[in-house]
Amino acid sequence: MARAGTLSLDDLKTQLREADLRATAPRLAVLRCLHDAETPVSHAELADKLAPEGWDRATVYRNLNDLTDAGLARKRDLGDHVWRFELLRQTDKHSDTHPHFVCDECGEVSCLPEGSVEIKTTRNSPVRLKERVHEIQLKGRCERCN
Amino acid sequence: MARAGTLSLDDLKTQLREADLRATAPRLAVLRCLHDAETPVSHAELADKLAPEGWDRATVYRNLNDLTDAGLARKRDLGDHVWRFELLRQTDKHSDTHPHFVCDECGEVSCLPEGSVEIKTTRNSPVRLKERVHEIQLKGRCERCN
DNA sequence: TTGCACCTTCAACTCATTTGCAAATCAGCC
DNA sequence: GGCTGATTTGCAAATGAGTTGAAGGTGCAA
Ligand SMILES: [Zn+2]
Ligand SMILES: [Zn+2]
Ligand SMILES: [Zn+2]
Ligand SMILES: [Zn+2]
Repeated sequence: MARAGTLSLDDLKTQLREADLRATAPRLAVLRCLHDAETPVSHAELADKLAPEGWDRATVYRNLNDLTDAGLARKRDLGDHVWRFELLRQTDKHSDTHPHFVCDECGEVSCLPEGSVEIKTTRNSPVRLKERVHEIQLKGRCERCN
Repeated sequence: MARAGTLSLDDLKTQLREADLRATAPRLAVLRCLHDAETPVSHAELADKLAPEGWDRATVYRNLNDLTDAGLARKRDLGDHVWRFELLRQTDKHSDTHPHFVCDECGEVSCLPEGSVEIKTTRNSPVRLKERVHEIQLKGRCERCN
């Protein structure tokens, strides 16, 4: 969830090639943005950020999906009906399921520390719910809007 | 979250009028479906169910939004990029924040018992997170798909 | 019963995302 | 370093969920 250290251009290229993706300029730009992001990013945000550099929306979109298909990123809807993409960091690949929080009011998204939400086993809960949950999303008011 | 006892047509009409909505035939049909549903229902599901009875998609949609605006139902995205509507039952109006679970695989939605998820206060979590959370959504594999 | 504000319908519209395709670009190979 | 085939890009056009406008219909309070 925290930003990884800055990666060199070659690091990014390597990351793509290892995922069997060609290291093209727009692809690198998208990957870099995801690396720089602290929280999941929407397509619109990324496209707006990259448009000035001359990259097409459709290209950005395709690349986000390509990265997702290749297992480098995740695409999800955090409960606000917006697709957001988040890089799967090396260290997270097998364990990271940190919860996300979205503000009802301003839409701000934040990544919560792993372990800040606990699935409890109660008399009425489905069997082994805890082991079956892969993703946790919370909605409410952020500190600022509260 | 469990289905309420069957309501008579008059009960439904009363419910609408108390919310300052006219008791029209399509509106009653939509309200009845929401009453009958065990879990949140998508617009598409409702429209498909009501189309054979002759109701227009736009009418169903507007009614779902009307019911939501009037405070009788809630509209949300459970993390699967689908709008779903759930009736706000009398008894739930002030307290109900039961979590929802969506299966990644088959899309099945279920309502979980209140209290099956606990927001914990950890060193790193935002202040008073627990009090600020209004909605909890989980995703994973349902018992059947697991 | 009447009047009118609220509703329904249908088609047309919006806007995010996806797709088709020719031209551009990449990666491997002389 | 150039050559070549497979991928990828950019643009424009298609798609599809969701929304809206307008005209006629209906619930309901008086
Ligand atoms: Zn906020
Ligand atoms: Zn995150
Ligand atoms: Zn399932
Ligand atoms: Zn529910």
